[in-house]
Amino acid sequence: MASKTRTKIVKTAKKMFNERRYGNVSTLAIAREIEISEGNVWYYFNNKRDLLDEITTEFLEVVDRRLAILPTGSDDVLQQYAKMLATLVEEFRNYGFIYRDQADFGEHADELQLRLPKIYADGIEQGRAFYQAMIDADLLDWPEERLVTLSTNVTIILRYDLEFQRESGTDKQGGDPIANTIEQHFSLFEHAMRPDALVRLKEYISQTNIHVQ
Amino acid sequence: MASKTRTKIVKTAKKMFNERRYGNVSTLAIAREIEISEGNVWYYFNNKRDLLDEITTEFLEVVDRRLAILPTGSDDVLQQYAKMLATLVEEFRNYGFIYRDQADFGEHADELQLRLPKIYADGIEQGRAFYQAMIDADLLDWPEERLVTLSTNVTIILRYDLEFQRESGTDKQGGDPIANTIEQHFSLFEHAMRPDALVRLKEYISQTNIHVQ
DNA sequence: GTCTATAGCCCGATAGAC
DNA sequence: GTCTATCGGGCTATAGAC
Repeated sequence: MASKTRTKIVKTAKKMFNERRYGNVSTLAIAREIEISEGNVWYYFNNKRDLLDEITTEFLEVVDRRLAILPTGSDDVLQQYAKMLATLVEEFRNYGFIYRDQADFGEHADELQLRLPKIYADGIEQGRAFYQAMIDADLLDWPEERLVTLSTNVTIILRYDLEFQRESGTDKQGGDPIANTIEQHFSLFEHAMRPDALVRLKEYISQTNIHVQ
Repeated sequence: MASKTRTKIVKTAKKMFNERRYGNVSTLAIAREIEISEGNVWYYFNNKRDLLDEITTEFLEVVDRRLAILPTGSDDVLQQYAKMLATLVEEFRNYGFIYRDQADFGEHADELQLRLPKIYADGIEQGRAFYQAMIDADLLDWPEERLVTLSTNVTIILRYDLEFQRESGTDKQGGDPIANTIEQHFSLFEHAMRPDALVRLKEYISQTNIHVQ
C-alpha cells in the first residue's frame, strides 16, 4: 500500500506542474507546499524523473480509456461524442502539463515520446469513426474522402487551442478557455451538421463538465 | 557601426536557439561555438535577456512586413497569397524559436508578450481579407459569415502544425515539415476553391522557398 | 519514515588584467 | 575589445542523524 506521503507528493506535484510548468517547480517547492522536508521527497523518488514517470504512467492509462470510447451503433453517437469530449477535457485539466511541458522533460527517449505518435494516430482514427457514424446516422453531411483530414484538423485544434488562447491573450476575455476550445473545434464541422443534431449535441455537452457561456 | 563580434553573437545565438531551444543554449555554448570567451559575450550584452530582446526587435520588424502584405485588387490575389505564405515560412525558419520557446523566456511582461495578441489578431484579419478577395474574384466559394472562423483555424494550424508533427513523429516521415504545414492549412479550404485557381496557387507556391514533394 | 546538512553541477553575471 | 578568474544562486541528489 502506498504511503500517504507518497500519494500526497504525486498529487501535489501534478497540481503544481499544471499551474507553474514542470521546469519551474523544484522538488524543494513541492516539499514546502506539503510541509515536508525535501529529503523526504528523495526517500520516495530517487530522482525528479521518477516522479514524472509515475504521473506519466497514470496519464497513459487515462488516455487509453479515452481512446476506447467509440461509437457503438446501438447507442446515440452524439451522446458518446459528448462523453469522449468530456473525458478529454478532464484529461487536460489533470494532465495538461504533460502535453504542454514536453520541452522541459529533456531528451530521454522515454515512454511518453514513444507513445505519443500512436496516441495522436489513434485519436485521429477515433474522430474519423465518430464522424463516419454521424454520417451513417444522417446527422452530418461530409465527403468520406475528407474525413481523416477533418479529424486531423480537429486533433490539432483540440491539442493547441489552449496554447493559442494563452499566447493571443484571449484566455483572459472571460469564459472558460477549455469551453472555448470545444467551441473552436465545432467550427470545423458544425455547418455541415443537421441543425437539430447540432442542438442535441450541444445539449449533451452542456450536461457535462464543459460549461459554455 | 556594429562590431563583427557583436553581429556574430546575434547570428549564432539565433541559429543555436532555433536548433536547440533558448533555454538549452547557455551563453558559454554560444561563446564556444564562435570561439570567443564567454566574458566577451557579456561585454556586448549585459545579460542574456538583452541578447534575446535584440533578436525580438528584429523579429517584430519582420512580422510587420509580413502583415503588410495584403490583396490589392489590381494584382493577382493568388500570387500575393503565395508571397505572404513564403514570407511566413522564412519567418518560421529564422525566428521559429521565438514562437516555440516562449515558456523559456520567463514571466517578464515584455515587448513580445505585449505584441503577440495584436500580431495574431492582425494575422487573422489579413487571412480574412485574402479569402474575401478570393471570393470577390470568384476563386473561392465560402460563406462570408464563416470567414473569420476559417482564418482563425488557418492561423492555429500554421502556428502549431510544426509542433504537432514533431510530437506525433510525422516530421521524420520524409518531406519538408514546413511544406507539410502549408499543405495542412490548404486542407481547411481547398475543397471550396475553383479547381483551376487551386492549381495556379500551388504553382505559385512551388516557385517560392516552399518545396512540396 | 522523516529530518538536516551539504555536496556537486551548471548557469548567469561581475571584476579586473592585458 | 578580449581575456581569465571567480562569485552567487538555484537546482538535483546524497549521506547520515534521529
